Amino acid sequence: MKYDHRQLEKKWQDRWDAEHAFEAKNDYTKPKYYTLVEFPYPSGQGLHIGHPRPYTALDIVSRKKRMQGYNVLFPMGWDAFGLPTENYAIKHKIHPATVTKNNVKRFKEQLKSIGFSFDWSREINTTDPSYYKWTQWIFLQLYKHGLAYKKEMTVNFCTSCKVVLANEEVVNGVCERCGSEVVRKVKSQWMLKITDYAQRLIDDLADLDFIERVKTQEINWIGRSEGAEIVFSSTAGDGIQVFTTRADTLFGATYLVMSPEHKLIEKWADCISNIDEVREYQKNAAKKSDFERTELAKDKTGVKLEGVSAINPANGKTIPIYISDYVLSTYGTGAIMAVPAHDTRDYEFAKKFGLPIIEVVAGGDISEEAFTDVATGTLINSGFLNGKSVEEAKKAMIDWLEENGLGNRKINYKLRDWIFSRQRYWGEPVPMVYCEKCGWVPIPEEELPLELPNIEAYEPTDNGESPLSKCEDWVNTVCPKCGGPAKRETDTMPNWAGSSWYFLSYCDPHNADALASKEALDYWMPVDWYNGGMEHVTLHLLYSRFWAKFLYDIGVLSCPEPYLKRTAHGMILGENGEKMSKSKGNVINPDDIVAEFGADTLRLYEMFVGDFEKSAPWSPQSIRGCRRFVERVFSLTDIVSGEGITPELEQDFHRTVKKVTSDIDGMKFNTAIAQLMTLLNKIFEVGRLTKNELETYISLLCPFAPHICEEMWEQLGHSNLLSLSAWPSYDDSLTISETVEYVLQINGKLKSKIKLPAGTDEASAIEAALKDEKIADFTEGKQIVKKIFVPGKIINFVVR
RNA sequence: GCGGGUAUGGCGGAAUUGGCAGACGCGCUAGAUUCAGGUUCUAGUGGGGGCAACUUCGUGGAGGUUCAAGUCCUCUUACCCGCACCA
Repeated sequence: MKYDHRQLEKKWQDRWDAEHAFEAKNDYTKPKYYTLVEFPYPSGQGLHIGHPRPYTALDIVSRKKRMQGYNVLFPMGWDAFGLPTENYAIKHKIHPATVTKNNVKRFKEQLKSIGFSFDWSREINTTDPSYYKWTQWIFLQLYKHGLAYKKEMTVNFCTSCKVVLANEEVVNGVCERCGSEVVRKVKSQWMLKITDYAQRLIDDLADLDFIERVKTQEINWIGRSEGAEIVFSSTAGDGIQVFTTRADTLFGATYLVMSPEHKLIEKWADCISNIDEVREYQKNAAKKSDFERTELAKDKTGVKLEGVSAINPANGKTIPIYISDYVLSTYGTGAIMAVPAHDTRDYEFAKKFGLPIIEVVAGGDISEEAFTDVATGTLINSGFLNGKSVEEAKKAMIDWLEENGLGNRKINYKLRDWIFSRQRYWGEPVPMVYCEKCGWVPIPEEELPLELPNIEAYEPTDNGESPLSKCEDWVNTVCPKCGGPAKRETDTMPNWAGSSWYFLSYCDPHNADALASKEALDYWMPVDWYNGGMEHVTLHLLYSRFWAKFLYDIGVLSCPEPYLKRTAHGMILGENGEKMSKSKGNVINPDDIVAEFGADTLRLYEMFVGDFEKSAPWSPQSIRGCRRFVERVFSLTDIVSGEGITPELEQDFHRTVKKVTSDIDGMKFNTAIAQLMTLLNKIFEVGRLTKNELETYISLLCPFAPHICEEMWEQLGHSNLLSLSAWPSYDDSLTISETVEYVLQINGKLKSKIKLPAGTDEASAIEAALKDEKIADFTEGKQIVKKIFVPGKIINFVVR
């Protein structure tokens, strides 16, 4: 029979739709399995060839779990708010909502053409008011619990997108999206207090089944560090608080450095004799972006505060105070104690400004460089700390500081609060109004959703305000609290908002009274397996864990973590091994591949190409091999004969069922396919197989290449769907051979092989091995020093 | 600089976790089928040596542990990813 993938794949996709085959049942008595893939941003380019890789992988997992009897939730939706859509809309004068609708339509067709078993009845769209109603509702809860606040701050502003960016969205000093210059601007922003959750976001990783690199990246991003805050008194009166992780080196602190933005400087203006020079430095520092301050200005600069000095609390010595932009105002206390002998940055600064370098930890050569090794050093020149190790000295010093009221233990995090405002149109409106009398007032929950007004001009304004600010009808409102005139917040939420809780919406997507019913959430959550890209680990993954924890705290969710298991896929690279991009001309369109080879072949290829977690180059040659495999499978029907089992194949079948089953669970899709190919080769070698065996074979292959398997299932006389039939089982005892081939070695080198019955004991195995001709040749006249017997594997003779 | 990762034939990649290196696929070679191209089928395919049975070398590099190392230990090189003056 001819294999016509176009006709065949369409037929089964329609059939699955018509029968609602993959809709998750709200039958809360069945065992559930929730598989989740990151929902795409429906861009104008359409589906990328990389999208199907993770989707196919979790489709395989979902299909197998379904066949194993689980109630599977494998949903899909659209993360549709965002800048590219807005920019496209501005350029082509089409409303973003229309652009989104068109893009979604195309994406959906593309996804359907690949045969994913998504539950389309639960499709969601973050730009749908019935969806973002709950995004806004969560924001209001955060506000009511003191976790959303407004703050004047210097922010990163993209000169091209005309929008404030989160720190995470600035890459190498330029806008992550458009690559334009990023400058610093002072703006009043909504902030979310993710820092309150920093410790829990670290601690709770411990029990989760996340791949290790995801855990370490999150932990590093949160950046916990333990140390102490120490107060240095000053000649200006105010104490200067510094944060340090090396309290043990306090005796070696020979100066202080404050960030240029430090608040005490203005307060001390009268005492500082070179205040003009200081202000000049501050001005220059303010002009620099974070990028310039870090990347481009490695060379240390600074100004000494003349007329003010500090006292080292450990030894009472008077030490100078500097300002320098190598000290960040946003971390710790914005001031440091400088210990040039044991910190490379302080060392560099001290060398440049001719400041004293006092060694307090012996073990290095401080005439050459700072000695920073904490494992081997011993304290010297440090009074009561002398002779102690670094760890002992840290503890002793902090104890002493605490006893004398000079300092205390302190834990700092690199994680900053989440800047939640965007001055753009195509996002969720922030449901807050500003009243001159009452300040910021949340809009009543029953007024949600606060819909995005349908305006004509969504171009960004030149002054950095949101396009919504021009929409006066919408902006001017009444205060929900006092009824007086008030103005709506015109900033919208960042595109990370909608994706921070979408996995909850899938549990019960059509609920008008709650973001999802409690029963649905209790049943489906947490997500059992979530796969996504490594690029989302420090943003989306962290943000959504934060929101889930908050919702857990206020009783909406019953689980403190949203995802039990997190894995990450590798990219599909261009043929030349480089990242696919239009400019490099190495982009592959999935539509073309589906048209030429079929969805089954594309799915198999993307799974077979290599380790799922590693990136792999696209190969137009290799995909032919997968197509050949599909065609060979299809021709199996021609050699079906009889019932029961084919003895030559029995063991191979049991082994294959075992391996494919465990490989899917272990994300080793490539070796599962290899195993199915090996079995196929064996079947053709034998030349026949029974109907039952063919049914087993296509059941195993069904998650990978569902269309062709459904077709063959039908040809074998079944009227039901293979996708909803039972997963094959195997008998472990039948995967083990009756005879075992032993490798015979002399001095660790392969010399011969013999077959022995399984379970042969050591003595008889060695006896049999010694009778082997080649072994006899090699051992003749020599002394056997040692005999090594590894059951079922190897017999090795060490001879002299 | 810190953190994480990778390195195996011409190519993509396997290797039950210390036990036959190169499964499976691509490509290539030869033959068959075909008017021909493609397809399909059969055989072969890590390097060196040998007509051959066989032999020797071989998992980025250098050492080491072991009867046995792609796998463990020490050092080292290259590349990729993340963070980056975080005190």
